[in-house]
Amino acid sequence: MQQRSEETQSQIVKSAIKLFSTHGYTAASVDMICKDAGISKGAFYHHFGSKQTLFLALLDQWLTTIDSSIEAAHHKTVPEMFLQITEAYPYIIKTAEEGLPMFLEFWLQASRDKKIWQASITPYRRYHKYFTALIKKGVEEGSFVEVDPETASRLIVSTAMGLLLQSLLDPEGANWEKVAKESSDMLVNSLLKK
Amino acid sequence: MQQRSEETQSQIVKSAIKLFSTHGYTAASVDMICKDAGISKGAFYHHFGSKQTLFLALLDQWLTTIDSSIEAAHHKTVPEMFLQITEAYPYIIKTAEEGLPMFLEFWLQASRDKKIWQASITPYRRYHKYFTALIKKGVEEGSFVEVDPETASRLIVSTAMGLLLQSLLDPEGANWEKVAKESSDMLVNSLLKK
DNA sequence: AAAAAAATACCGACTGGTCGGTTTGTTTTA
DNA sequence: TAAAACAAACCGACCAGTCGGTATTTTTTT
Repeated sequence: MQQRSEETQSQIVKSAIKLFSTHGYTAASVDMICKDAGISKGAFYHHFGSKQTLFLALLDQWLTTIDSSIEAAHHKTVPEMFLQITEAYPYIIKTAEEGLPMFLEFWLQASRDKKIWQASITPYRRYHKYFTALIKKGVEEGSFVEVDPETASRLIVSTAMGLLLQSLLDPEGANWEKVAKESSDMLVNSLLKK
Repeated sequence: MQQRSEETQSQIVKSAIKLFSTHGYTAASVDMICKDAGISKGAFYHHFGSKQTLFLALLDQWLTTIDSSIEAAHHKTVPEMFLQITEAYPYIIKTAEEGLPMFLEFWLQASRDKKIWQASITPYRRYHKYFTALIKKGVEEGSFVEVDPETASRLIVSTAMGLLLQSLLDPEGANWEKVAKESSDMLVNSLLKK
């Protein structure tokens, strides 16, 4: 019983990720997901209370992987970490291409729902705090020029979000990987002490 | 005949803007818009071929106002223009708060439609070109340091989009007007020749 | 200028279909 | 054999768009 149940659940998740990212959150219907997963609607609602619940589970899973990758870089120096992020650009851009639209859509749709909003804003604020602390540490270490860590954090996150969004709007409009690298060079150059 | 017709049409547009920005593109139904405008569904479809057509008309109208405001600043020097943009932040943020979600939602929903994609990507590319030219002019004038105008343009637009998006996701999370001002100061400082 | 004709603007019930979710009944598993 | 897992028919709300017909305005005719 447990064996089959887990198999079904992971099939639902797998199909959901696939269909949410290709069709978007709204356009990917529960029926569609069930059909793709090769199960019935009854099975779906046996495992997940609602479509929203399923998405929240996906969100949670996604956040966990981010957390663990952050955890893994915990012992490095601040400039090293920034360098590592820079090197991860191709992967980040590819991941964003697939995932960002569905998260954006979900956020927009749920921005009027207090509970959902909370679920998405809490990790966002957590990452912002983490990033701010990182920059503060860099300033204290003496590797960064004296900036307001709060503002610098917003600025860096903004740049990342904006680049990702632009690459989404117009994938063929530029060599986004190159632009991302050069942009972060410009940013880091104005941040790093020489 | 013309008098009444124009009146009806502008009522539809007025209600559409109101409901699209408060409820979002999908959630604002045609019935809803008709009811708010005080007209029938028949009248709606007499004036607009579809819900999408109506939105495209709104988009067009919006772009026209942007174009004319750009036109108005055509004789100023480059640093003056950046300063002016900085001063317009409160207005920009407020406008984005109301309009950006509905445009984002529409774009996400329709991004797989060639025709719609074209209608949104063309003005985007136009503005990018304009902005790039502006920076290039600034560099040639000697007021900016030697940067690649293409990259700098992407960077600036990214920052703006990212800030707008963040302020949308978490309006209470920061004093966004202040963050926007300080961020652009940081950016312009690293761009301006001293 | 008044009547007739034509064109335009408008109404609202209706259609066909979608979607998230429920219910009822069956199979599988422990 | 009882509980968990699943299947499939079903429900009600909703929604974009249609259509036959009516009201209003403009144009043409007399």
